[in-house]
Amino acid sequence: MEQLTPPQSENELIARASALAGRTLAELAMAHRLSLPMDLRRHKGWVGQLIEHALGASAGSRAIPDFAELGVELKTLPVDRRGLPCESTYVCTVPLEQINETWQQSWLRRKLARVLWLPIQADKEIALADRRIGSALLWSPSAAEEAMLRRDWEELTERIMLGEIEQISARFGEALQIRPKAANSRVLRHAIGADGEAILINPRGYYLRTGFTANILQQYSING
DNA sequence: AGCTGATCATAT
DNA sequence: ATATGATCAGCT
Repeated sequence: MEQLTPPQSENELIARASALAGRTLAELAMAHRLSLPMDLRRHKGWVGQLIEHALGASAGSRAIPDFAELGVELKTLPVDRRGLPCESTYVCTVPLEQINETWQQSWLRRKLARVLWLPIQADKEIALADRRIGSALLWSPSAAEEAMLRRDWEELTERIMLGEIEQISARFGEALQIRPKAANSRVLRHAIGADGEAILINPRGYYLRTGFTANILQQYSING
């Protein structure tokens, strides 16, 4: 079941993703001749890359959507035995220097405009090989969800432009949070300091809180 | 048990 | 270098 060509429509993408429901990661890895790591400690992105391969995503690590022709982003969502997300979801890096973009133009909004969510069992008691893929759902933010994201983004962006990035911890934000996103804490990047001067800090990323993604899954399970 | 800050691998 | 894919692991 090698699938190398990108899906040509959302329906085709959904059909491919739906066909993965209930399958184990070992089955999928074997079908695509990929080796299964012992665990994810040194292979944190392995599940996401396996699914990209299985669905025919073509973006690689370029800064374009996973399914560029469709404008759809793929996100695997690790879930626990209750079906709730175990982890926050990385969205994009946080611009730290002069930010000229509005919410409408923002990288964050564009990234989240259309997302294929694919829940995957992530309970530590289930061996990686035996973890099963759940039911995919194709999502765009509701008006309420977008309003929440926008409030967080605008408040966080304003603080960054005021030179307060060093005071922004992961506790800020209702739907979003800003956390470090780098190879390690020694990686530095220019940002705006308290007096408008250039400072060096660890690169940051925008993440969706687990409560926000849990609500996405819940809405779809209620409404079919 | 959940959250925050830190980290790991690969592609371009 | 910096984007992609995320999960780890210590602290509360």
